[in-house]
Amino acid sequence: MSKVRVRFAPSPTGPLHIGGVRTALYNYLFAKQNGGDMILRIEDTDSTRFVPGAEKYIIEALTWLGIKFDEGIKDGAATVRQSERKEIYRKYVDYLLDNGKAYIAFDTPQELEAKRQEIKNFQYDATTRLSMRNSLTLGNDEAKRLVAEGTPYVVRCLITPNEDITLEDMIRGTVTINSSILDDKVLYKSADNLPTYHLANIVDDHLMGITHVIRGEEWLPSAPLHVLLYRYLGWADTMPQFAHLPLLLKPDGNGKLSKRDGDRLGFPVFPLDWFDPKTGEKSSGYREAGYFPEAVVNFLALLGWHAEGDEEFFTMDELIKRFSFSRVSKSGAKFDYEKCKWFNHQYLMNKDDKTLAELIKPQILAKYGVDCPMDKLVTAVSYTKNRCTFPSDFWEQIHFFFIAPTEYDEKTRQKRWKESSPNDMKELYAVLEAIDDFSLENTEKVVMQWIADKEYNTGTIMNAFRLCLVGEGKGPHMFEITTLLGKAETLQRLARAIQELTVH
RNA sequence: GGCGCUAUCGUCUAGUGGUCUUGGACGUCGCCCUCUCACGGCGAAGAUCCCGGGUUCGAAUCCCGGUGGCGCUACCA
Repeated sequence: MSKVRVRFAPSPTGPLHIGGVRTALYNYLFAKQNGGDMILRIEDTDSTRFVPGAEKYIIEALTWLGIKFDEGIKDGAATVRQSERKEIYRKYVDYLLDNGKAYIAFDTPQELEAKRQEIKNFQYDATTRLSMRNSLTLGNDEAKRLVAEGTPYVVRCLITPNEDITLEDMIRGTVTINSSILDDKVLYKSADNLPTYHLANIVDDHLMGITHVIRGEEWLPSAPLHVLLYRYLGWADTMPQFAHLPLLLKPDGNGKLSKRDGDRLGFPVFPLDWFDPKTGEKSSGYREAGYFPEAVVNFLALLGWHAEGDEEFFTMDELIKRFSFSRVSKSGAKFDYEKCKWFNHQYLMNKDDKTLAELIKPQILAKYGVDCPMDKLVTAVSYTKNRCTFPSDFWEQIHFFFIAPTEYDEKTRQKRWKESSPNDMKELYAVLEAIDDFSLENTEKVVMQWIADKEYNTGTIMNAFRLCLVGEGKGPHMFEITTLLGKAETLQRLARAIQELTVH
């Protein structure tokens, strides 16, 4: 068997959405599992929908996620764009025309629209093509004359009706569709001398030696047309295998997840932030929202695929080893944002403290103007990472390590600042002041002993103490806080709090 | 409307004829841990396996029909 070659073939009409990312991922997993190649091809055959920057975005997004291409990218730009291969397609259009597999049609969009209004379920096919303006009805000479005159035209595929076309899908098994439901698809348009998706796709897949076409389910209805084109072009024996992936659905209501969902649902549907040059609209991406690429890949892999067994955590390499089309589900999956967040939380907790500290240090400086000392930051991170989902959550959890509270949360105060608290804290102050070894273990031992000796309530003391040092009722264990703050800072905060909280 | 794909807890799913009065994960709720919030541990609720027929000794699993969902039905991909 020949070497596996797959392609990811997006059209640069905007940012790549998360469903497209999953298609790219599955292509990549399958290719790498089989020691094959992954190829990028830009399908920009619709000149009217081209969006500047989209190609660069797609490459950047997939690079961020760790989906690598073997062909089709050089110096961060795509090397295969269909818009640059016009002559190639023209050759095959002529071949189809010469062999009676296609014909030239002159019907204007307006005329077609009128037909659709006039006849319900109008379809340009064997039943109607002879009543339209095309080379079949006009004759080849007249058609040539019109073309020479510069009349706009399209080339349509001549579909033979009532033939059962069968294809083997790696996910769905045998799929049979009757050719009568296919219309005479437009293969080529003179307006921009570009083929449509259907033709360009088949020609390129053949020329590039693609062995497996892995794409979304929305292509299933036109797959028989593609099979037909392989036959018409004489390439039936090297036709790739197909796998039509289930679609990603909107988490609310109905329909497939679409680019237009943007931020409507309260979570990103794009891998990276996207600024639309036409509308000026900004859409948020997973990267900027603080997601780790490994978490996104892991989550996405599981949306429509399930490993043997109950494990859920997989690195890219593990996914490559374990991926299988036989374990891809057939029905669409609603996007579960809560679980996606959970994955990120898990990945964040598994990162080492130093890595996280280095990641957030510049963010904190830029956003809050606080230049945290690295050693202290690493410790603060280690104490708080289990309550963060995103790196941007950290500051909320650690700010009090670096900035003393200037005010005290009123709710916490009402709940935790008891009548005895001023005196308790004064006593605690004296206890702490007398400690020389301010290590976590020793401080805890001494303070707990004092609480036990005095028969105080631990919660009452510690919660009031927390209010004094943190300014609210949150944070890690108190002795983690005191140790990291140090004796001087701890005493200073305590003294100030006693004064502030008692005055009122 | 036509054609196709599809159908197990709210969500993602396991399940390929008996071991399933359906297993796991997210979410939800409760308990434990505990100085708060988390983390972690334990547990609960949550699925007429879409409905109806059939095949079979036996069906969530196979077949047929219905229904729902989704997709396609463009000179878009």
